[in-house]
Amino acid sequence: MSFRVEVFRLVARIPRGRVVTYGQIAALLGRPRAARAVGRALGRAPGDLPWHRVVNARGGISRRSRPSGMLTQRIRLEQEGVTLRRGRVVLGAHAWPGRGRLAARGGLGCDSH
DNA sequence: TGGTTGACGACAT
DNA sequence: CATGTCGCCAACC
Repeated sequence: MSFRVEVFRLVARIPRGRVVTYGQIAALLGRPRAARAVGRALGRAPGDLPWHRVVNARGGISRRSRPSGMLTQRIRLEQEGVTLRRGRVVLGAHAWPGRGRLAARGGLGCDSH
């Protein structure tokens, strides 16, 4: 199984309203330092893959050769109920797997400035 | 075989 | 916080 396909299979499992970082995907696949390769793979992802649920380590939407997709990604995320603060996904509230909703309630003081 | 290319990430400035 | 640098990696040529 090529690395690319493994990435596709994993991304396909990300629940609606949740996001995962390139680095997490790489780590989950047993290659903690292949985050960059993950991004490269997503650039060739099938149209039905929920690629918009993948963001960078800071919760931001990474730049790409064709900027068009960036807007699409932001819109799709918002439509799923993913909250963005100053252009970034609040990872503490939507990161997957684990502790998304819990943090979203404010229990972990993510946005309690 | 060896070099290039990105939807990355950790750090230093 | 906003850049710039550098290391890393799979896929392609």
